[in-house]
Amino acid sequence: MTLRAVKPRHETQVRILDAAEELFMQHGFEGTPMRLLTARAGVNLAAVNYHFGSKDALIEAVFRRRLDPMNTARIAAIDRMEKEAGGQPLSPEQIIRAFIGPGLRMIEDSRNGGRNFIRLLGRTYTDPSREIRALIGGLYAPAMERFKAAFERALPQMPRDELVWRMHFMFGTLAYTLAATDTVQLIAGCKPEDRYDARLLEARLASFLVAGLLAPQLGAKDAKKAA
Amino acid sequence: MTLRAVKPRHETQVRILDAAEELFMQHGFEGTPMRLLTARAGVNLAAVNYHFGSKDALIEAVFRRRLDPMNTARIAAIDRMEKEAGGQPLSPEQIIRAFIGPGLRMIEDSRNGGRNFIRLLGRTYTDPSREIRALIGGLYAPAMERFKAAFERALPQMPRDELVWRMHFMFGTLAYTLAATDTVQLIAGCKPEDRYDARLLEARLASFLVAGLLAPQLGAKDAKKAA
DNA sequence: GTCTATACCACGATAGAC
DNA sequence: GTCTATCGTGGTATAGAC
Repeated sequence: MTLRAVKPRHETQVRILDAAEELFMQHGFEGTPMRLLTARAGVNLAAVNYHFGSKDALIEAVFRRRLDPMNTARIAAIDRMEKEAGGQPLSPEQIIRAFIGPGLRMIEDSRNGGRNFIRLLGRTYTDPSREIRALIGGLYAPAMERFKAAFERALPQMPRDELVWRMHFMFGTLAYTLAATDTVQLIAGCKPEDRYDARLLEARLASFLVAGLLAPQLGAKDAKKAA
Repeated sequence: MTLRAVKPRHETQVRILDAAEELFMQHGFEGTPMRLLTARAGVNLAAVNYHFGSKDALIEAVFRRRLDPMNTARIAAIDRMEKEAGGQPLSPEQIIRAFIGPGLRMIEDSRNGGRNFIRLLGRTYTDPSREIRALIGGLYAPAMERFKAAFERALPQMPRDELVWRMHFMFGTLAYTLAATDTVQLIAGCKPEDRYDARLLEARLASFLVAGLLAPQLGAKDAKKAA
């Protein structure tokens, strides 16, 4: 898998990316044959190889197209907030909202892949293929570093290990929430009605994550109200 | 995909299930060739079809072997705790621990597939295939209903919608935490050292989830200490 | 430079002979 | 329970039309 950015220039490339995004979500990467993909895109079988080089390179292009702008928006959001705060550290809730906002709002942005891409993304964090996980990790790395620094400034008293675990939990909650939008109904017989309202979901999720981030730390169990 | 339980009787079946569990985790379902699987198990290529009927039925057997006992243990744990409490509702932390305990402890139980199965399971909640998600959902249903009832008793004042969302978030955090054990290092450059210590992980996760479950509800943002 | 038709070769699952 | 043939399908490569 090459790490070269592919900026779609031609209609054909865009059509291939759109079809890939949808089919990868529905059937997975391995489960999506190039023949079906190209038929759906209305292009010739050989077009993928011509424009992207290989199936793996196409997968990468699919993620780059959405994820790079998304993480750029995240970093821009937190940069702006810090500037407005004038040197004061941000609150955990502000940081969390700067992170989850761009992802959740894309759910409603059907022009940019919308819920479809978001679900694909949420699932791919735990893809079986090491290469694909590495790809996603690499695409996230700059934003992750930026947010980790922000959390460290906001919570200077929290041990580094603890913070890493809690970021891990928070990221997992977000990832699953995105991936599972309208999929498994694991909680028997329950389909929350407002699951497509991005603003409500953002508020619910932020509340949950802020509480988790600030939860009492190990060894301080009795101080439940102190956090 | 049939919904018939397959209880392994023969050495051959066990060897196939063991190999499948490992390879499904490493390469995914679609990405695991039957040839490789049977070679790894030391059995003939046709043995899978003979013993299980198809690849899909094998997948189901792989999950049933571990998940049915696991959810039975969960229900037993909460039944026992409620009995001990003598009619009093359990605390949220007790319920959460009864749920996450059996899963996390399996990480260290290498005789029962251990971390390997747990990671496979965590990833499969968001599998592309609708049939597979339905399978997992069905296997979880009894335990889910049981725990939802316990939460409702513990938190009678919480609106039903709110509870469903928070169970969803909690389940997601658990699922991702399990699936991502030693996978993506999304939080750049950070590898918590104690990630294989199930007891520590359980304590950390429980603390995070309890806080999230009890987080201030929407519309009550100012009452942050009141939950 | 962009697109198409088609060929290639490897590999998958399965079925039937043993 | 095993071996092997078969047939469908996978991704990719190429040659040539526009």
